[in-house]
Amino acid sequence: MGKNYSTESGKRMAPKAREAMILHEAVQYFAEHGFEGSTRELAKRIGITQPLLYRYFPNKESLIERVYQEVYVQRWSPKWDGLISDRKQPLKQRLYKFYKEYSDAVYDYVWVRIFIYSGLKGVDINDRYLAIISEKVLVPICTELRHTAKLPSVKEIPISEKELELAWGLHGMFFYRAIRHFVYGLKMADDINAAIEADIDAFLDGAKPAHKQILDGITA
Amino acid sequence: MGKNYSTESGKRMAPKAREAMILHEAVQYFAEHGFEGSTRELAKRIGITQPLLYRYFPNKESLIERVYQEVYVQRWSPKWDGLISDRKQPLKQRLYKFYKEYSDAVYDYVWVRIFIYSGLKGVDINDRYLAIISEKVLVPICTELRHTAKLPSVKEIPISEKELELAWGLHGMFFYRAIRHFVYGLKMADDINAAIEADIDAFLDGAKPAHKQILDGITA
DNA sequence: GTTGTTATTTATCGTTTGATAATCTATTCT
DNA sequence: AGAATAGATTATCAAACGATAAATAACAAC
Repeated sequence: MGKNYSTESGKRMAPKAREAMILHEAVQYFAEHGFEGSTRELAKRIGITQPLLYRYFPNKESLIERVYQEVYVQRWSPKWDGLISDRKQPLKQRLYKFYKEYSDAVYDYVWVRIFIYSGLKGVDINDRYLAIISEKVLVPICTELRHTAKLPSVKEIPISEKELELAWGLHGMFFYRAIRHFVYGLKMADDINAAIEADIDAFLDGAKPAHKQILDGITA
Repeated sequence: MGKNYSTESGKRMAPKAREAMILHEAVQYFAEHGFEGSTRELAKRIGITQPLLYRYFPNKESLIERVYQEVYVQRWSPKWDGLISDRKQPLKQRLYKFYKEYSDAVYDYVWVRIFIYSGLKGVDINDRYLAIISEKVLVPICTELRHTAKLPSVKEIPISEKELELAWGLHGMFFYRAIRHFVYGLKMADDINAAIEADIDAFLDGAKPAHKQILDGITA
């Protein structure tokens, strides 16, 4: 009794702990080097021999599959679900809150790079993720913009492509900041929260006229 | 006399033509598969044998280097240089014109993907390119925003990090559209020019209050 | 302390990779 | 037509790759 397995890299470890260790390092490694990185270099980084990987994962592809799950799972937190649509407080405050909390999960080296690597590779998991963004962020934003501006509801007039494009604009400001930093190595803004608020301020002020113009184009 | 080299893939070709052909296909191929793509598959795509590549390029790395040059060179057109700063017409019109012309060069499968692949890889050419963006786009935008809003000039008060961040926001709206399309395969807006104008409209309307707030924060 | 179990390593396989050498063949020049 | 030049292919190398099998060694149970 009394398993006292160390977590040192070389030593013998409990299977669960070892698997977790491999997975954790694989996430980091593939985020750095992409999925073409070799299993040998990964093993070296973990501090084990390369064949040991194959005791815990049947092949490289399934390890990568697990990396996807590890990185994508709960990248969207359910607690954000109704946040943008909750009209108890002004839209600006809701967007502040959402994007600040979202940035905690998404302004992350591993996430940004693996999300992009998998996009370039054409992995289908991205479709699902982007569908979530559309459904839980962009559509609510468009819906609330209509409401705030006292324009026809989305039930009366469905959200147009141009309105969605407008919302993608805010999301682009937000996410491109992460790309600049984690892909191109540019310095991240000193005060991230202030930068996010500035994004939202600019977006909300700018969206009003733009939004009106878009809907005029539709109803005309 | 009378060289009549065909451009068919299998046949014998003039060195210059063959080199151009290889380079052109290499650009497409690496844009699709990344720089880890194999030389054999590339050769197959061109319709030649793999060793022939090494008659025209000493090794894979130098071929990739040429691909960079091919893709990056004149991606920035000198005719855009003074465009944003030319106060003969309203700023909005200048930004329309610049970003529309810029989109012709940059909303491009090859550019977007190779730009991102090279970013992930950490190639230094990106630093140079992003420095151009900063110098020729972001700084002029910040400068003109000051002028339009009748705020202190950039000579009196240097451009702050927050102002640059604001301008990056517009650029992010613009470029993230390309990423959505060429990396994640989402549909591009039907009317691209209209979408770009909407970006700029929203930005300029939104920038005024945001900009003022930023400068208040500095001068206070 | 001995034995059984299994985490880990060593050794190795077959394939793919970038790259080179030798051979072939299309074109040009005399 | 025949020789010379050079574009292109065939054959092949050494290293790196993903993956497997056999041997080792650490731990638990008795």
